[in-house]
Amino acid sequence: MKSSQVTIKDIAKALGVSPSTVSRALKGHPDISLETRNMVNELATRLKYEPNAIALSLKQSRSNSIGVIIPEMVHYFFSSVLSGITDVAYDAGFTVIICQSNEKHEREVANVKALYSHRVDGILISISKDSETFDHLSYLLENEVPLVFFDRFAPGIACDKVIVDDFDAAYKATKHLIDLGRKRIAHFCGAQKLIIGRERLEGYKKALKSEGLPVDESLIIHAENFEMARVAVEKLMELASPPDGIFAVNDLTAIGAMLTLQKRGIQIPGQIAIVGFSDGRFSGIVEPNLSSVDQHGYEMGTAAARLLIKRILAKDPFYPPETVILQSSLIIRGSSDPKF
Amino acid sequence: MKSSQVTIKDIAKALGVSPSTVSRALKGHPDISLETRNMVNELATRLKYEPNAIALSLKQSRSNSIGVIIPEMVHYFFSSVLSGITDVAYDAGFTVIICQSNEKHEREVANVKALYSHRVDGILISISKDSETFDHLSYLLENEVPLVFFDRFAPGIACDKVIVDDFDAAYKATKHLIDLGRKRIAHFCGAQKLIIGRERLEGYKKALKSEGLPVDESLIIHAENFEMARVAVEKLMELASPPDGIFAVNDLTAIGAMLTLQKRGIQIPGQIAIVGFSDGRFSGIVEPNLSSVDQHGYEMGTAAARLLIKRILAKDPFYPPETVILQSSLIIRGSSDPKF
DNA sequence: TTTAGTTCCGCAAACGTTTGCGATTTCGTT
DNA sequence: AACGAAATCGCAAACGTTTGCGGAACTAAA
Repeated sequence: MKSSQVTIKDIAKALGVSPSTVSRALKGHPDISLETRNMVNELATRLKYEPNAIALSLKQSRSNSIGVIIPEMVHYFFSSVLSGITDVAYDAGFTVIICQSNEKHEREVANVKALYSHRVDGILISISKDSETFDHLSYLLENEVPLVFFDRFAPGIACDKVIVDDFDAAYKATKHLIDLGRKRIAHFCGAQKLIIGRERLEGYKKALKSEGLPVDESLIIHAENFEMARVAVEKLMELASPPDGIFAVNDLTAIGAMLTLQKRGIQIPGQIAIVGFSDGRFSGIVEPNLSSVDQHGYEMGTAAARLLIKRILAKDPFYPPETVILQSSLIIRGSSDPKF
Repeated sequence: MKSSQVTIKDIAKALGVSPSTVSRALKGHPDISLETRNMVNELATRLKYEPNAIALSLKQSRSNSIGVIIPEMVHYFFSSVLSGITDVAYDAGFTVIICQSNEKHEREVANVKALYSHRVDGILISISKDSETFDHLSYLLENEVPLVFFDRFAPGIACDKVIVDDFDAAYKATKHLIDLGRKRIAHFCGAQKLIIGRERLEGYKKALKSEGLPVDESLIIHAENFEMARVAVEKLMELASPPDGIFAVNDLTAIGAMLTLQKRGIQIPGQIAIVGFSDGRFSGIVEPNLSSVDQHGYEMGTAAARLLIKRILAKDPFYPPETVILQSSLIIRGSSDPKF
């Protein structure tokens, strides 16, 4: 970094006016004569003057930047969210400081400290998996820095959040299978200590019940990745009456199931229909294409950023917390419906 | 943001000492007596004092933050790079400001301005596809802000860069197929206006030539996505003597080819062996698993960040630009070698 | 010619921190 | 008792901006 970047003082000195005049001229303050205003502007562009955002931040106690804490960016969903966040932040003139907690609570705490130190105007966070205490977040609230959760939120912390309705999404997926005439629908579920795991399971059950189908516990198997899916499929196919439909907690699991079934010579969707839950862009690379729930990560990012910026810009930022629930949409493809 | 966050002055006032003393006490300066040092530290933790990084930045003309400009984060490769960057930045005590150019030159320029305004200590950039003028980058160099390119770089701008040896990677992939005894190897190539497209094609040709195989233009087809792969396969299979191996410019293309071939009943790798070029984590979800080139995105991120931080921290930061060329590695799986 | 009103600009303080230098106190030596 | 050194600490300036207030110069009305 060059020791002397061009500053307002430099311009002032060169023109024989005061820094205040330059500052005002630069932002078109009416107190400054057209003549000097032009002088200043011309020299500023000639010198390629760029305002020092740091000094500005210090002066106004507003940094025009927001912080984001994300568990891992190397996931299609999270990177979509990030993309949405940066896009609306950019449009609103905010810069984005991004931290990665790598799913570690300790690092999440450090991230919060760093962002607070940089006096960001607000923070967007999706909490890490192993976070169980939330003092670092209450600290933020006590110090009145606006906080917005996206996707994963901390219980007991009252602030804005945007989440997806996992329950409803699971319901819709299961209902879709039922509408296709399937009677014995299995669910490959996720870890039950996570909210999303529980919600999706409940949505599945709700659909069965409301359509008058029995909930058969032998059709509910914990399987949340490619390998577990293989095992689960083997187990299912040994049943006296195997399933005619599978709703999997994520796409990778669904694809694992699909490939294993196909290897056994089972027709999809003819004998077994399959619906996944979107983690990314996998759906198009299997045959038949995978029906799946689209979680709208990008929209989650834009919604969260908008919530945050709205509160930052509010004259009175202490209105009650808002929650926006994103509706995920079921994308029907060939793995469940032969028409596609 | 609370109007009054606790500051060094507050502590000073409360303790009846000067701000200078508090500042020195906080960082263990020997001029301060143990007694006051303890007093200060105790009160600081009790008040949960956090230093104001903004004020610090202004004072020392160093922000301890670095900027990143990336075309699109929603790609496995780029998000891996980002992940590598943030990890080493975190360890070095730097915060990371991330901007997304969305492949638009105009936005890239705006990003550079914003980062410069925030007086980041250095910038990491992978230029957008439609960037053809680079004044914004020379501007940075003129103002002595350290710049490091990763993956995509601007010709004529002399600064550090880390790139992957696409030529060598393509060579290795093709050579692998030849070593397996394949004689007619097709290449599904990318757009030739991009450097990576050309490099990979050349690497392919080089391998053929050095092994004494002819370069058959009818085996080189422009196909860089799932759909184009299907078409390309049809075309290839109508040839008098169809290929016995395919090297594809990316994984999605390779998988597209694979599925189309399998639908035709062709054995993989028995009749046709396939190697892709890694975009992500697709390799494990096809059967047989896809051989592919791993581009080490995370390592690219760490390397680039290290290069930048090294220059930022250097007493004399004007040593000649360095280029690190990352070796990508060929991961052999079942789609090319039946032993896997 | 005085008065009042405009127009244009500069002074100075402030944001929170660091740091060279000088001032004051304390102590140990003679 | 007196002196020098060591131990502690405060003053003030500085980083680059913004902004309320006041001041000077000028114009126009009486």
